[in-house]
Amino acid sequence: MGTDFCSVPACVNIIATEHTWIEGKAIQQLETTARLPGMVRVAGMPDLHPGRGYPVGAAFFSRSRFYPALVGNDIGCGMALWRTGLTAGKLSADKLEKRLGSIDMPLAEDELPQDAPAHFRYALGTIGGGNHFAELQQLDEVYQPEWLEQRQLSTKELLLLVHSGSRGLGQAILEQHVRAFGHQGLEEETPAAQNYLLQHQQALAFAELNRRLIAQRMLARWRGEGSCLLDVNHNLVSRCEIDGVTGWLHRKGATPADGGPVMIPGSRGDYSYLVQPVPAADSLYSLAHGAGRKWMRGECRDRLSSRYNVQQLTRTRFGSRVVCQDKQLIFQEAPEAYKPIDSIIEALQQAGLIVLIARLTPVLTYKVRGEEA
DNA sequence: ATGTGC
Repeated sequence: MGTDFCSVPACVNIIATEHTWIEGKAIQQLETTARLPGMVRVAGMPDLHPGRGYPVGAAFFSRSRFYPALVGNDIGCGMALWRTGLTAGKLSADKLEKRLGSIDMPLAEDELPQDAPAHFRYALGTIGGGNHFAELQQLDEVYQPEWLEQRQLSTKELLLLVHSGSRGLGQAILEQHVRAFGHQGLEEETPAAQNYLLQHQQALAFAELNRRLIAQRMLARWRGEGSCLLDVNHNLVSRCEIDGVTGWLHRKGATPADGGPVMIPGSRGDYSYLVQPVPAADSLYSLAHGAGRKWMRGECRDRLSSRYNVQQLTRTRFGSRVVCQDKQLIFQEAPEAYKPIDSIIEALQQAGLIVLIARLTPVLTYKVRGEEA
């Protein structure tokens, strides 16, 4: 049985309310993906925004073939939440920032697991650029106290959220794939498909290891004792059955809603939410992965430089601080460049897709410090 | 997104 190249466009579902900011270009991109051969249905999350050709904040379900380009370059990117053993207020923000120093240089050989991958090994334990970050957070509002009680977790214990991915590895995998096959996707069960899926699996493992090493590296600097509460990928493709149809579910900036609790962070100057997903086929078992960009990276500096200087952008409305030595990046990642997280959470709640567990505020955000002495 | 292009 071949692929239906002349099939009707896939069913498009967008999770949003009248308060959700979604750019027309992102919708257009979503509709473009709906016309890809074999595509059955696509779902836009409330954080939907334009990407390079394909939108970010969306899930795509296809039959018989899948599309590595929809997953993108950062295969395995995701959010890990760690407890830290650190008590809020015990160490000043100054002290936390000083003790942390820079975590941008490669880990020493003896800080890496023996079986860590050789390729792109130097990137393990580093956060990368773009929207990636590691953030100390404090529980601010608890909606499901049982969740904390079951883990003997106090609201005073700081939590660490790590958002990073497979660094250069995922990029190399996608580049190699696009060079050989372009954007037409891969027919399932072919050698090329098996080969991609194997590499994709390696990128997922790399990204998970990377987040673990970042968390452990930070905890060591703070002398904290931590453990992982959750680690969830939002860029991946997986084989699954939806409403009786077996196919391929691509997630691009879409957090899985068919497992345990997940984090949906706002911008670095906004709340983050810990939520329990409610699985639903209509949304392709997916949720927003964050606030979603409102402004393109290129326009942020022009829009904000008259209002704020770089120093001001290192502090947020919560009094938290942002370590970001990259002058362009700090404008690109300013809270104003993102949608308000409450508009995203509201849309997911209204669609019955989440139950809130807790709300967190940022304490210290690490983006990039550079290779200081 | 990316040991960041010419």
